Amino acid sequence: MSCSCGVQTDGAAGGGHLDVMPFHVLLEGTGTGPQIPGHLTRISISLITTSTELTNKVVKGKVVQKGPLVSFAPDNFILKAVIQEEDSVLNASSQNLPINVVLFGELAKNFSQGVNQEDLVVAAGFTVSKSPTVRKDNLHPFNLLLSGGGACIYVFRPQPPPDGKPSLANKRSSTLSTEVCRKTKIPKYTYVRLGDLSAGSVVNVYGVVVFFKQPFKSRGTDSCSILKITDQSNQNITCSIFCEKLEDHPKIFQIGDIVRMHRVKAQFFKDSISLVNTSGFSVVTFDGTVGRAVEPRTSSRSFHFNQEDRRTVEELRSWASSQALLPTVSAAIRLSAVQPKSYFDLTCQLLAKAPIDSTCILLRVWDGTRCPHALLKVIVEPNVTEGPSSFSMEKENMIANVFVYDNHLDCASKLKLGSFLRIYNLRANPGHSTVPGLTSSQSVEVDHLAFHLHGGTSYGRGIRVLPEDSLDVQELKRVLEAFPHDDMNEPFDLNDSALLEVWSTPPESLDGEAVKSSTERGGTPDMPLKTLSELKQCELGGVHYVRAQLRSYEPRRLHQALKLYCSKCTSMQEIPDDELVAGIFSEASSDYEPCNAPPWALLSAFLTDAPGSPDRVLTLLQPKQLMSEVKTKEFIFLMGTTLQEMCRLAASSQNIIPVRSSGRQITLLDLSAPFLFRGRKRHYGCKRCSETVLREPSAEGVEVIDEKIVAGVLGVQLLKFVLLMKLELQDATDTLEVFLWRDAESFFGVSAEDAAANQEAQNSIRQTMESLCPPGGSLDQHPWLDMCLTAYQTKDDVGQNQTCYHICQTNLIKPRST
DNA sequence: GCTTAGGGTTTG
Repeated sequence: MSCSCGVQTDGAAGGGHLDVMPFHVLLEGTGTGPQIPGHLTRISISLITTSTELTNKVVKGKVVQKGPLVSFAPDNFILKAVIQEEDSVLNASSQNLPINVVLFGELAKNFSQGVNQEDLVVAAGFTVSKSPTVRKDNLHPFNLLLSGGGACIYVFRPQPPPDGKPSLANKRSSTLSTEVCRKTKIPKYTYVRLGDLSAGSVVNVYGVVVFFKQPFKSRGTDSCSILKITDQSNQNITCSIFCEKLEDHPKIFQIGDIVRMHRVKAQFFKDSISLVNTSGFSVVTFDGTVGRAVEPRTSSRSFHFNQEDRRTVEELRSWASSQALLPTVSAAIRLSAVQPKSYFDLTCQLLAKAPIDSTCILLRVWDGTRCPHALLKVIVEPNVTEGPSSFSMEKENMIANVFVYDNHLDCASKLKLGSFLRIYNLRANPGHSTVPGLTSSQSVEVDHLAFHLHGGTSYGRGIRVLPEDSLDVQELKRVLEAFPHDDMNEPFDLNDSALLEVWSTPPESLDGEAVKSSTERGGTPDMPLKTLSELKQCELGGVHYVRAQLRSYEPRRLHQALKLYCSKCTSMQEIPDDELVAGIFSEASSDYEPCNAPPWALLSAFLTDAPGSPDRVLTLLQPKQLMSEVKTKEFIFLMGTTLQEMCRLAASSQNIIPVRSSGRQITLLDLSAPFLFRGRKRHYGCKRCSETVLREPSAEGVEVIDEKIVAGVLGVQLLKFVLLMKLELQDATDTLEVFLWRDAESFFGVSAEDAAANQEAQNSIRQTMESLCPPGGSLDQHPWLDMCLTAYQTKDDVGQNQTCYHICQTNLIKPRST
C-alpha cells in the first residue's frame, strides 16, 4: 500500500522482503505503524569497513547533510547525503565520524522528497566502498552505497503534535501513512527578517529586489547572480548566488520583484552582513506589483508554497509600494522614447542575429515602436546572418541594431530567433565608422543611433529571455501583432540560409538511406560504422568510424582554443595575454643599464620621448653580416620598447627579437613573452626546454630567415600553435566528449598559426563551428558528421586512468564557392 | 567538497 508521494509505510515489516519498497517513514514513539524488521541488527557506523560482515545489518544516524537530487540519465537519479550517529553508547570508544551515503535510483528520489536535514534515518541493505573524498572531507573513510532491490531507508519523524484531529497513534497504519505523507511533503519553513541576520547562520529569507545582476560566469565553477534585497526591517542585504545551472538562479526580471530564498548563509563582508547560498539552496521569485497574481517563478520541480507565502508576498508588495523603494523612472524604455547617449532596459523580440567578430555579435530586435531618431543600418553578409538578412522597408525602420560585446556573447549566441528578451543597461549611441570588424562588404551609416550592450556586468548589464507567459511579453506581443506582417521575414525559417543549405542534412531516415555528411573521413572505405555506445565498449587504440551530430563545443571563444605546444616536453601551454607580455616589456625597458654590444653586431641607441611614457633608451642591435642582405634576411634585436611599439615596428619587419640588458649583457626577455615578432605573427619558446643564448645568426644558404632558423640560432625550443577543442557528439545511442587537437588544422583547413594572427582564419573556424552547431538551432538542424575517432588513455588530476577520444583523419567538406 | 563575488557604466 503506498500513498501518492511514493512514501511507503507498510511492506517489509513482517519479513525479509525489503526489496518491495525501499522507503519507509516511521513515527517515533507511537509503537504502531511500520517497524524495522526484527531480524535486522544495528551496528555502529564507526565499525564500517569493506570487510565488515553486513548481512542483516543496519546503521542509524542523523542526516547532517542532504545533497541535491542529480539526474544522470533519464529517470535515473543519484543523491549524496551525510549521516552521523547521535547516541554515544555505540561509539563511546571511537570517533563519531559522519559517513557519506550515496543513494541511487528510486530510493534517491524518495529520499530527496521525503527526508530533511536533521531527520533520523536507518539504512539497510547497503554495500560499502572506500570513500574517494576522505582526504578532502575528513569524513568516514568508507561510503555507504544504497542501490537496487535490497537497499532500504527508514525515516523517523517526531510524532506530529495533536491538532484537534483524532490521535494519529490510534489510527491504522494506512491512514497514518497518508498523514505522514502530508507532513513529509510540507515541512514548515521559518523566515528571518533581514534585520535579524546573524553571521554564520543558515536561514530562509524573503526580500524585495532593489538591485540585481543577471547570472554571469564567475572565475570559479559556477555562474554568479548578485542581488540586493530589502524588507520591512529596512536593511539592504547583498546576496551572492552561485549555481552551476542557469535555471537554478533567481528569475528576476525587474527591480521590485520579490524573492524567497531557502538555505542562504549570513556572513560578514566589509562590515556588513551579506547572504550566500548554501547546499540545498532554492529560490522562488514573484512579481512585486501590488494587485497582480502571485505566481511563483522557479525551475524547482517541487517547492513549497502556501497561503502564508502568498500573504508574505502581498505584505512585501504593499510595504514596498509605500516606501518609494523603486526608482521613480523605470529603466524600461520603448524604442520610441530612447534618448541618445542614455542607458536603458529594452524589452524586445529578436528577429535576426549575425556574428561581427570574436568579441561582438549583432542582434536585430524590435519592440513595435518607432524610434524618433534615425537608426543605424548595418548590412551584414546574408550567409553569416541567422534569420532573414533583410526586412520590408517599413519594418527595417523599426529595427534596432544591438551590438553585444564580450561576456554577453555566450548568452547572445544561445538566443533563439523570435524569442522575447529584456536587455539591461543598453546604451544608445550615435553609430559611426568605429563599429568593430566590418569588412568592405558591410557598412554603417554615420550618426544614426546604434545600441551597445557593452562588456562587463556593471549596473546589471545583461540579457534575459522572458517567458512567453509573462505580462510584459503578452503586452509586447499585442503591439507586434498589430503590426502588419511582411512576407520577407515569414516565419523564422532557418532553411533559406545559404550556409545551412550547404551544410545541413536531413535527420537519419528509418529506411537506412545514406545520410549526407558535412565531413569526410579517412580510414578504409569498408570500415564498419559504430554507434557511440558501441564505441565506448571498444578497446583502446585503433581507429573507429562514427556518424554523429555536434551537440556543443568548448571553448566558445576561439582564442581560448589556441594553445602552445612543445614537441620536446609535450606540454600544452596557454598563450600569455597581452597584459602579461606588456608587463614583461615595460619591466625590461625600465631596468635598462648601458651594455656592450657583441663584436658581431652594430649597436645604435636613441633616446625616445614618446608622449605619456618616461624617457627611455631605445637600442637597436644588428648583426653586421646581415646588414647588407635582402629584406627576407632581416634580423634585428631591439631593446627598450613597449609591447605596443614592438607590434607597430614588427608589422613591417621580417624578424625582430626583443632583448634587454642584464648586468651589461644583452639577453632575451623572459620566455613568457614572444621571443620573436615576424610581421603580425608572434612566436614563443618553451621555458623548460630552451637554453637561450645571444649568437651571431648566419644566413648562408638560406633564402628566408624564418622562425625556425631564429629559434635555432638563439637556442629556443620553438612552441607550436595548436588548436584544442572539446566537442560533445551525439547519435541515437549516446553522447560522447571528444577532443579535436592533432588533426584540428586539417579538419578546419586552417593553420593554428594563422588563426593566432589573422581575423579571416578565425572567422573561418568560427563559421565552421557555427555551421556544425548552429547557435540557437535545435539539434535536428545540426548536420551529421562522418568522422574517425581513436580512444586513448590518460591520467586525470588524481592519477586515475581516464579514456579519452580524439578526432582524426576527418576533414570538412567545403561548400562549393559560388 | 572547494571556489566563485562582495553593484556603480565601454572605450567597440
